Amino acid sequence: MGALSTVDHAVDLLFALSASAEPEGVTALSRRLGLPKANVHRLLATLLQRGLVEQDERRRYLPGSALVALGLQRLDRDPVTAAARGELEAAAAELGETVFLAGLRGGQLVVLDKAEGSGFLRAAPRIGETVPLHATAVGKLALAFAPDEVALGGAELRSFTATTATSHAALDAEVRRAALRGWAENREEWIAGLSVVAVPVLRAGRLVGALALAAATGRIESIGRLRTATRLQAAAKRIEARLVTPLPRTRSAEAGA
Amino acid sequence: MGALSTVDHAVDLLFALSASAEPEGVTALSRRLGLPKANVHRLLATLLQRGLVEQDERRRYLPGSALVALGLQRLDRDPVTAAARGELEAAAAELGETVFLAGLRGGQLVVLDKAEGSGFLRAAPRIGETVPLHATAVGKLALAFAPDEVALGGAELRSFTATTATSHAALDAEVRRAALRGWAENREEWIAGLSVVAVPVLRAGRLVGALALAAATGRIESIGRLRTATRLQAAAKRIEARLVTPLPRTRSAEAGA
DNA sequence: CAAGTCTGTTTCATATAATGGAACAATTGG
DNA sequence: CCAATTGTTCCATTATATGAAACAGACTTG
Repeated sequence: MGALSTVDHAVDLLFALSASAEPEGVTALSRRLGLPKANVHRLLATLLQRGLVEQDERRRYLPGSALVALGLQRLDRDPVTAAARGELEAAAAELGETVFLAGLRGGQLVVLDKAEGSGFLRAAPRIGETVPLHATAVGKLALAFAPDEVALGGAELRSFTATTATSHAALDAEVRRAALRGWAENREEWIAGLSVVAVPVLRAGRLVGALALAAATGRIESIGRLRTATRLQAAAKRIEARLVTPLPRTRSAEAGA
Repeated sequence: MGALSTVDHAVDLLFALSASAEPEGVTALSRRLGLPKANVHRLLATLLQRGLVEQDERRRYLPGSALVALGLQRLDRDPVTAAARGELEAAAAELGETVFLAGLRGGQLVVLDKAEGSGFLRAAPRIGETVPLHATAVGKLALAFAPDEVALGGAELRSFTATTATSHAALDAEVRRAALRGWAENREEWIAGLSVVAVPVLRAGRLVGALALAAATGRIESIGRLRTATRLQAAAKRIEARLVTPLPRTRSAEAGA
């Protein structure tokens, strides 16, 4: 469809550079993306001028610091993230374990913000990281409360651990349970040893985020899953209260199709 | 000059969206950038596919969450951050208070990394947070050692506390003092109760970061500002030694702005 | 120390691919 | 309800990105 290929290639370069652990040269990138060297070089030169990529002393290219500015700017203007920030820290401090906020961005579930726990062994999600829908607590909430915004597709459910739900029937049962009781859990379904309890953050009945506590299974059990869920729900309530001032009035009638 | 105009325009859009406080429509953006509507629309559609921009419920455009992922990824591989990490922790452990690293990213001063102190009352900056230039110790260092990389503008100096420098004359005096003695301080000028001592991290004579200790005013006084500065300078020296890298030479004339 | 093989960079003819005016459709607002 | 926006699509035109090949540094290898 109508996508500007030049821009597309530039974006490919940004992601390629960001994905690779080390600075990469023009030749390597051109091979990886299947583009002519000259082309890659000009794209990089353009991005270089704008600070989206940089060069190291060996003239190899790496992601630019302008990306940091753009990314962090973006983080700060997210209304849900802003409203949740204080609650994340309060809950993490009180429970001593990592609490994070996830949300749907572009059909994918991404980590929006986090407040890490204090333990030596603690979950340390990466902000911006995308997490699987079918093997996480927040994913089940997304499937339960915003099924039309996510693209699970009829695809096969990849098995990460022994407890991953690999059949759609099993997953559906989990999702229904989450919808019923208002919170979801993940018992080492994605990463061995890691358990999560998550609650939804709603605005006008729509899911705008999910608040989750992630910790070693033993730690969560000693806190208590229900107690964790209750504590998170209180935080979610306060976040929701802070979100009720949104959108400059919409007059659109909800009536009819 | 050999810059791909299509990519350039796409980058313009990203910065324009990031700069404006609210989501913007195609028409507004086309006016601001002086590009035809159709063109802006296609550029946005391309960026939308890749998650670099998003649309709100009114179809207006805003920066996309993929920028967060790219930006955060970039933060982690920052050479200055990598070189400083160990020193941050060593200094924080030795002095018992929070030590953090700040740097200029896209004309703004942002927190790159931190090692928190052990006290019950301790500074806990957020990584990625941007801090004001005129009311912080690290900001004064930026103004003193990299005046052309920061955009203070002739703007008014917002007053945060009773001791904030609100006149350019007063600020200039502070900046000159910092340049002379090689370290800067902040005496509750930004946040009541919080004092900071900061030293520059230089590479090839250019400021690449600032190392700062942040603590309650009483704590800093009992450690001693000069002693703190001396300790931080030792750390900065070691960081600088780890950064000995010639800057890449550019053959073509460089266009500013 | 020199030849060879990698890099990154520049050139230039060519045709593709982005352009932008204008028509269209879907909103919003009065 | 109509008018004035907005976002989106269409399409001819040519400006623009393309990519093969030549060039120039840097680094390794014999």
